Amino acid sequence: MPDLSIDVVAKAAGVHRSTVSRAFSRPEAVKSETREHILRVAEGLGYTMSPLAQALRRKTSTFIPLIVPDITNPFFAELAKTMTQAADERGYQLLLCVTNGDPAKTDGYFTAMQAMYAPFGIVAPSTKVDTEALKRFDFGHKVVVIDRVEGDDAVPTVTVDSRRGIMLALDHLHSLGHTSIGYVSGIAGTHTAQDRMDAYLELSAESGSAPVVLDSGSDLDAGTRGAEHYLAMDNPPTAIIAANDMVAFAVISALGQSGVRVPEDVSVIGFDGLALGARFNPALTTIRQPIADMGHIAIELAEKQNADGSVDHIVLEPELLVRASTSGPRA
Amino acid sequence: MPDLSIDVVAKAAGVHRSTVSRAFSRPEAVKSETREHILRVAEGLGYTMSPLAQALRRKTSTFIPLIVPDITNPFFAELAKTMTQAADERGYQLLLCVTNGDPAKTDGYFTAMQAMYAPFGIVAPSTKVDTEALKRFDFGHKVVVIDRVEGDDAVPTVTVDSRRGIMLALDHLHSLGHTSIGYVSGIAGTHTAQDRMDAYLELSAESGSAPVVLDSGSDLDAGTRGAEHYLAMDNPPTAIIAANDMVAFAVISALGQSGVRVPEDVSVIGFDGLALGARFNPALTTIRQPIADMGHIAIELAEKQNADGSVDHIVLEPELLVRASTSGPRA
DNA sequence: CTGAAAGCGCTTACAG
DNA sequence: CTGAAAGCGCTTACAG
Repeated sequence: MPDLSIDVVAKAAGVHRSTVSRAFSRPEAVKSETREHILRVAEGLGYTMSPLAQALRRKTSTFIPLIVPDITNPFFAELAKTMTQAADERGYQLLLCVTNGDPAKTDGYFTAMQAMYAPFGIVAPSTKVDTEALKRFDFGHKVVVIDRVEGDDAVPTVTVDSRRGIMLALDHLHSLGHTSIGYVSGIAGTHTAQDRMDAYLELSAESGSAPVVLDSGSDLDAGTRGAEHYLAMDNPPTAIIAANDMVAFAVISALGQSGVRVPEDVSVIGFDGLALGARFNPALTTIRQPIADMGHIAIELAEKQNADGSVDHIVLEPELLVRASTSGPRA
Repeated sequence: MPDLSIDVVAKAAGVHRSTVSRAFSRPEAVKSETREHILRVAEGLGYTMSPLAQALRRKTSTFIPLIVPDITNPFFAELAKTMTQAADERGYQLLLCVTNGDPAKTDGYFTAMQAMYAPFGIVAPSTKVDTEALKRFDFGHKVVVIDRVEGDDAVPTVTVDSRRGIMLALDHLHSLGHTSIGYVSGIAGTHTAQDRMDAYLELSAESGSAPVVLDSGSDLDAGTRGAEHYLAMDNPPTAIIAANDMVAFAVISALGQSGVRVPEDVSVIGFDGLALGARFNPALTTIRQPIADMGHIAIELAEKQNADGSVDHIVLEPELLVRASTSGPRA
């Protein structure tokens, strides 16, 4: 494909460069015969417009960054997958940016994306979002966050109702006959993680049962430590709520290593609804987040903000997904 | 950040635009005092060069596409993670492109990346690589493939020695005392998957034991079907090799659902060495692929090809990772 | 409805 | 070692 520029198409079609541009970008502004002729010629040549040149001239592009802490975490992978689709449908290209939890990288991505004239960005945080960092960029006001944000109503957000999710989990476990229910926290940096934990603490208190926090750590080893703590107890709970599915996997794995069986010996329920959960051993009961919806909504919110400046905060409903990892307590 | 271009830096530093350009891009071509002054001024202004404008002018960028079929598959997620790092270290930005198995999308990504002046691309295939498609693009000769490629030695490749991996698995199982070893195939479209299966068939024959292919499907349900097949057998094998870790998970999960325990009732070994395997229940014995090395090498091969036109085919050694899912056969 | 011109933010021969 | 000029591939007022 040698040097196929707008000018060679123009020459081939016998029109001016600007007419070719219009034929592609503002079709209604050019006589339909002219347009069709141009398009045909372009097609024949195999010509497509350079997104680079377009972005440079227009000062806006269709690149939209999705900033995630760790693509290896299936929650973010699933989010990335659905968002790729959502973006495609709307003519954007999603640029996956992985921070590995390094805030400096987030900053780097922001400036890079500003330089790429990204119309907006999506951030799925691993730590509480630094609203100051957001403000340091023009870009900061064109970001939507997949988490709750504190102290800055200017940024649109999508989340799932954490309290409601924990309530669903607790109700499910109660209805099975459990009265002593432990909790292992998840990646604890986010508001979401904190909300889940707070909900557990409050709702336990309300139901009159003492909360048993098996681990409140913020890393992926929380599950392993939670299991150790469980194993060391004289009177362990008969069920465990894990703050997210990955933690639930780790809990079950560590428990299994010590011969504790799920759900026979202890019930475990996760939070996320990862596809992987269906293929875990045992298949994981969990609180499902509508990940696909979150992805679509995030993009809609960004477009809406771009269009009319409105800032929405959407809270989605979670859903109980009963599989094999929960059952009644041992007699 | 209002309109921070090379010209405003030039003005502020009292030099010509071209000198600023050199200060950044060919530092040795400008007097060190001048350079330092310019850099200081730029820094003060918070200026960085526009990658868009650079790419447009230079006709080469630092965007490098990584084309994967499904980011939700942890193998590709782990690959993406290590490649993001490898790319960063060398000053590239990785652009994650997800095809969802749609070859049309691959084509689309190729043309997009050509338009972005990507210096090269990496493709991690889900199906046998279409060498014709590669040739349709200039770009096709600047691609490195993470799989074996047939009938086109012109494209650099990195793979792991499939036969050696299967041999490792078989030896491990034999040494544990297993003589009847089944096989469940993986995502069967790739050469890699086919090589693993072929190796199993051949090596089984060589060792004098009849191969037992529990499923040869090409989708994620192969594991589930393999388990069903196992359950229906009068004389099932005492160990199962799964073509990849995800399939192994599914096998174990489905088996568990029917009360068959791993490794007590049957041993299961995977292939990939996913981080997730360590947290499965039970922790998965597997053949580890050096995923991080594959990522780094892929980029090196691409750079090498760009530099001197050389085309290498690297084959890496897999490694046995013994965890909890294998043990001696039931007495 | 179409053309001619200026310019987005850079780089790179070419002079000096 | 530095500057002036041309140009990468587009878009967008401005005329006509």
